[in-house]
Amino acid sequence: MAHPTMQQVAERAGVSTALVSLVMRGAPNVSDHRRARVLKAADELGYRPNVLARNLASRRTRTIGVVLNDLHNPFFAEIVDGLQRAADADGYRVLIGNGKHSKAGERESVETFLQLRVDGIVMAGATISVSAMEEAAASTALVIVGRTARSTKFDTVNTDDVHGARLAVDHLVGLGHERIAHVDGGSGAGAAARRKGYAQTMSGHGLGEQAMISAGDFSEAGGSAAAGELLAVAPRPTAIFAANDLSAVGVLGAADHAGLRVPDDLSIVGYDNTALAEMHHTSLTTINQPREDLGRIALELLLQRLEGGRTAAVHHVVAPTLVERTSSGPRPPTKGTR
Amino acid sequence: MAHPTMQQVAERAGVSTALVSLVMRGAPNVSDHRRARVLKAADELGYRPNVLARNLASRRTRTIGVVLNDLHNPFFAEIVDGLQRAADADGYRVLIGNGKHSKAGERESVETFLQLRVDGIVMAGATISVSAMEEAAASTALVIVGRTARSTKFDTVNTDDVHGARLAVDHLVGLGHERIAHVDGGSGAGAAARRKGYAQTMSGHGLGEQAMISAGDFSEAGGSAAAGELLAVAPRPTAIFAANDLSAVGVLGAADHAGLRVPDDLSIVGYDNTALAEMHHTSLTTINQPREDLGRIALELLLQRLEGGRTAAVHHVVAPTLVERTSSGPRPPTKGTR
DNA sequence: TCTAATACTTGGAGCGCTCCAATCATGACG
DNA sequence: CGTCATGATTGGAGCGCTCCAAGTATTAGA
Repeated sequence: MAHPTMQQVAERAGVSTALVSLVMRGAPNVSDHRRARVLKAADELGYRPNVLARNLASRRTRTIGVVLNDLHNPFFAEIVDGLQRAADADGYRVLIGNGKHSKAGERESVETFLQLRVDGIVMAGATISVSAMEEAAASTALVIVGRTARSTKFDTVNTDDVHGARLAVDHLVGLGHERIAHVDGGSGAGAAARRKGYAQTMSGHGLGEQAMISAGDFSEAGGSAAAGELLAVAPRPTAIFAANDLSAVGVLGAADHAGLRVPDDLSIVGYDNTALAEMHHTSLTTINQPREDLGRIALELLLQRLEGGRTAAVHHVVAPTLVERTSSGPRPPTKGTR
Repeated sequence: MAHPTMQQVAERAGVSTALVSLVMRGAPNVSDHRRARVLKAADELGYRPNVLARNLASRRTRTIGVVLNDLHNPFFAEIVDGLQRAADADGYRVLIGNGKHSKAGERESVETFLQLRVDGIVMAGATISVSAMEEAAASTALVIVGRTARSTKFDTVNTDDVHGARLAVDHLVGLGHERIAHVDGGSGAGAAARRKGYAQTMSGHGLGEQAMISAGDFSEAGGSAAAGELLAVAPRPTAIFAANDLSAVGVLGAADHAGLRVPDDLSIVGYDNTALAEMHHTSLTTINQPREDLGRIALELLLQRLEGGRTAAVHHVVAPTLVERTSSGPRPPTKGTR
């Protein structure tokens, strides 16, 4: 009942364990004749290589650990999709660690992977400190996705969030809006850059005085509450740019609650282009981050370190795009104040 | 730069590797004096136990592999939450495998875990065949969550979907609805039971003739399309029970499209009580599955096998509950046909 | 002071596999 | 037919850790 070992396969096939090892690894210099015999013996025994032993002996695991800050966020799932596709193609296996939406959880996950001696680690939406990242980077190749963090120890892949926010604001301004408010993402990853892009672009359009930021936290409830405040101001904004889709849906909810029609009375733009934005019922204009590309690029960077011998840090930035749906439209005709 | 080994720690602390091993495992019979020295040496060296070697030598990994059918579905994330909490408490580490929404992906993930010699595997939303499950169960402890599959080889944890569907229909009937249609989940996990519960309950209320099932696939697009058909029928249903929240949101979209108000013109009930249902903007009446409990119970069952020595299969069923929100309401006054 | 019992420590044989150096087979070639 | 080059196999020394069996302090009791 215990797992059969290579030794047993070797005996049954009447060859050495070394040969079995070669066959299991698909080495080229094995005669077809022997290969077939070994494979047959392995199959009959139900042999399954012991990765632990293999990794220990070879000092490689061909495994990439991916730490997701939050398993609930489908945003990360798509990054994993791209990453995994690339990993599959290169013969690496991918294991996922749950950051449990907390710094401690992320750290634990990283530690687990480090102890497992994975070849490299990718962190998506990491919230741990840069110094903690550098510490991890001292022991493996590390790539951070979706969080800008300049360091010479590890690589990063990001979308240009300042630019993304600019796209959103430009879009709204193009529709005639002037009172454009922002529901921000607090201290979440990318929130600062989006806030900055918003503020800069507003100023750029001479709308600096109209700028209004209400504090959110990337959650639906946060978006809803923030929008509630914003909509209570008179004159109220005609458009709200939310720091992510989830809070944008919160804004939608607040609009419903206030009896405002979208986009007739209020235009809303989200960020991330998640599945949420795509649904008919929400149909959110939003900023698309090429998530699968982010994942793919993250793996490429890792492989450059693992197999290409690169050691200098690379900080890759990808351009976001605007996806127009039905939550944004022309500014409503001014009436009342101003 | 290479990782320091136990050997080096031992030398530095002036003790044997065996003692270091004891300290690293937190064994009780070590003098405080030595323990401190070892810990100090380990710290200075930046020693990190090599889990591969440890697991190989101890023939235990204290690791549970969780295979998620679909990383995008937050439903599974909550199962993992419950499971992980329990695992943390018991000192097991949790690794997640991506089933990539395909049978092949699930099989690969299982194989990876098997090769890693994890102590047990939990599959959430598994779609592979029962025989494939049994094969895996021959090599480790296996628990299947969210999929009924009678077998003597492994355990399952489920909610009673027939009962859940009954709750949904009873709720709608209680509101006066008679023309209650169902958007089903095709061949997805639990879909058959929900369909059955729907049909049974309709008949039970003498509404067998009003029963109408339109084919969905647990996706938003599928729900939308199915609802489109349903709403084109005359007289159209006054309520739709969707097989999951995602398709319920699809139904919502279709209702928007048809200019129907929810719940005034059409009541909608979903299934799963996901975050989607909870959002203000959707506010879906739905059937709650106690997901975290499912995860916790799955781990408990696993531990019973791992540490309790249980070998007989257990099939655990949990009761779902109805969560009332604003997508369902009284039947609109009859007008026109019938 | 001596002995027995208890509390700590340690040597070293594996765990199952990889990988290098060495050996054996084969076939081409002069 | 001997010599080489090339390809196929194998023996065995680790990889870093755990886990006895066995040994050495220490302490309590006689």
